[in-house]
Amino acid sequence: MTRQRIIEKAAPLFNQRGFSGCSMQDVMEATGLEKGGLYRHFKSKQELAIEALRYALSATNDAHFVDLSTFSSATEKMLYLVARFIEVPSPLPGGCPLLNTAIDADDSNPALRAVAQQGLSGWKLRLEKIVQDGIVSGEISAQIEPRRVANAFIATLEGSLVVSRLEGKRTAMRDAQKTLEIMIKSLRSGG
Amino acid sequence: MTRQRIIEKAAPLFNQRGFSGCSMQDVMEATGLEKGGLYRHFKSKQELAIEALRYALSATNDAHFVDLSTFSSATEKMLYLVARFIEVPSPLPGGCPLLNTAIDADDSNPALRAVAQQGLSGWKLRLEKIVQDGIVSGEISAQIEPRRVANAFIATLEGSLVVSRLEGKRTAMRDAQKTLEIMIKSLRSGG
Amino acid sequence: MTRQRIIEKAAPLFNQRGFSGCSMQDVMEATGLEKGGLYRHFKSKQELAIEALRYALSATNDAHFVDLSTFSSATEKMLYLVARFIEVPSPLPGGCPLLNTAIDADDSNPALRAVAQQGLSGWKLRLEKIVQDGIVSGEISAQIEPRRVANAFIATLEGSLVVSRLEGKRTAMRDAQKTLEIMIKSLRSGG
Amino acid sequence: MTRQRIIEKAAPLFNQRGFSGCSMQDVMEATGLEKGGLYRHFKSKQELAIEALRYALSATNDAHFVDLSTFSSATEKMLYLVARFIEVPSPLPGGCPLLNTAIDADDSNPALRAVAQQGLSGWKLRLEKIVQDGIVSGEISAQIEPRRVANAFIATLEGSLVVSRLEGKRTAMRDAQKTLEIMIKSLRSGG
DNA sequence: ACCTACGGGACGTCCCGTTTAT
DNA sequence: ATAAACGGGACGTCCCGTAGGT
Repeated sequence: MTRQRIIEKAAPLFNQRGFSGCSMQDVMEATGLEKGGLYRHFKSKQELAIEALRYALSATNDAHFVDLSTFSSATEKMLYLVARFIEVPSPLPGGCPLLNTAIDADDSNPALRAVAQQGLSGWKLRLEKIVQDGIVSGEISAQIEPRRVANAFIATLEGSLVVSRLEGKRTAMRDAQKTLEIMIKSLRSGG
Repeated sequence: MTRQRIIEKAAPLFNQRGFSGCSMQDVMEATGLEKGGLYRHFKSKQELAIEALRYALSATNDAHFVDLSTFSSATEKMLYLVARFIEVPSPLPGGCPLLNTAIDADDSNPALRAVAQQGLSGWKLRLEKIVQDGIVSGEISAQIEPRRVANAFIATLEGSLVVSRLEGKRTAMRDAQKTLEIMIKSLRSGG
Repeated sequence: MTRQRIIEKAAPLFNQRGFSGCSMQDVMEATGLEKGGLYRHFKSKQELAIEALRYALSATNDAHFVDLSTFSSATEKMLYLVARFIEVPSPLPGGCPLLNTAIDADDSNPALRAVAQQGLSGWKLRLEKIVQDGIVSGEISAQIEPRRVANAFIATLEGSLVVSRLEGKRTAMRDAQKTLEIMIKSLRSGG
Repeated sequence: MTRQRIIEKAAPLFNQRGFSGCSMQDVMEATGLEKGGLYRHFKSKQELAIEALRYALSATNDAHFVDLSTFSSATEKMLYLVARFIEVPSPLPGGCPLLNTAIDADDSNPALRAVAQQGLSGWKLRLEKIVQDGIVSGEISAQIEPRRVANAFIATLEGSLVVSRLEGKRTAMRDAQKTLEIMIKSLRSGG
């Protein structure tokens, strides 16, 4: 279907250049369609951008959250998630769409923001669930607050992306990985 | 001097809306000057944006790095820095200019990027120095790599900004603070 | 059509303020369009000014040259033309566009000048024709040179406009009318 | 005196290009002075333009109104004035300053307008005086209104300037001359 | 689905009249 | 009297997002 093809071509552009930095002209060139062809499928640039973000979010989610059922331990799941996040390259150019949208659509464009919020919320809930399950199983100390761990986990990962991006090298990501590994291991009861 | 006045008025605008999201028309309205008055002082929008970023960077630096000489201990210095970063509100609207520029000027605008890189580099060097001094004084375990700590420190802080911004609440920042406090205390020799 | 609407709004402005005295900004305000909207229809201010002059010329022509076929006599036609010129107010603010352009676009702007020249030429030819017809019919003395009469006729009328404008009252126009009436009557064979 | 030199250089420029069409830059180049040098003598462009117009007016007056005392007859004086007006080239480039200012400073610039009004008024009064003297001496019919004659005289002359300027040839001026000659001769009592 | 027309508006250059410092 | 700085603002190009016609 053409609509889907447009979304797939537009997603990396919006992700790399931001909403106002990516023009419909850019999308035209990427898809080979004309203005009219685009507006046939999306009533506005905004609508296209939202669909593109949704697509980008689910694509990166698919890349990071693979089947974790092979791991029985909560901390092993978390260690695996960190490793994947750090090692698996972003499936779409421009890096984490959550991060990009958080900054790009700060005040303007609340619709885009809402989609990103939803994506973040989903990610966080999954993490909290893992920690919570670890507590229930006795693997993780009951003192630990799942929300705090999830927040710190995501913050460290996303922040390392920011630093790496600015520096143009992956050192900060590897340092974040190592730090998170220590943090995760320290969650273990009596750890 | 008019030039400085323009920079001070433009800095929050660029910080909030990004380079392409902030028009010279916006700056005109904020300063009360006309096109001619603006372009007399800056040869291009780019040049103004760079000066505005430099100003924003030094303003936030001033807000975060106050005199640390009252603290004799490295970890106490770090705890204080975290607290300030979390508690002191950004001196200019739009939040951390480092973060904003890292995302906004990702590929395009290498000149802006370079200024932000420099800012990040300065911040990191100061942190590494503190850790290094702690190692030398015996306060911090010699196993610790100053670079890794600095990277994780900054990543967690910046990442918590991203999450907080997207969520519209400060929970993630406070969680990051608590997590960093634990991390910092764990640096202590035999800690 | 937008193009025509722009011309009609711009014509009085250019006629009143002259080419360099009327800015595109003025036209923007008068039409409610923005730069882009204007320059879509006219490739330059010059082109718009020319169309506006053409429009102004034909509007004033329509006002002055009404159907003369009800008059069988040449001198009656001329008397009627004088009366209309003096009595009928200019259809567009700023007065006679021929006069305005002759002075405004003296050296600069030969393109505008050319349009005005053409307008003058048309006017003069019509007058010469009337005089010539009067000679052929025997109403007007064969000694009379149509060109001289036409020139004097137009000169007196336009000159009275200049004087009236400077004085801010219509006395000079009425005096010109009376003088031309005497002149016209004196053209009659044996008059 | 420098001031006078500036006026003499500026007068032809303002006369040719109009107030807004002649820039201080143009005056700088014509005088060889710098901006500051100009503003030392005139507090504004407006003030300079007024002085330049005054100078232009008196220069053209000098050229047209020479000593008429050698003529004893009113109509001969008038014929001589017409001849001079038509034949003597304008002492300053750009033609009749009265005409130029009447159109150029129509609504804007009332100060300039006032100076031109004064110039016109002086010219008209002199003509009316001549006609009036002719009536008193019995040369001119008592029926004649001096004001009407003066107005028609000036209108025809100025109007012929307009036509000539637009056409780029002097035919209209010569035709106006001939027509005025006939008109003047017809003023004679019993003429 | 293409193509063209539409109006919006940012950008940056240029030059203007004026002021100030020297 | 010079020279530089100042702020104002017109101009025209370019490209944007959108709407219709074909």
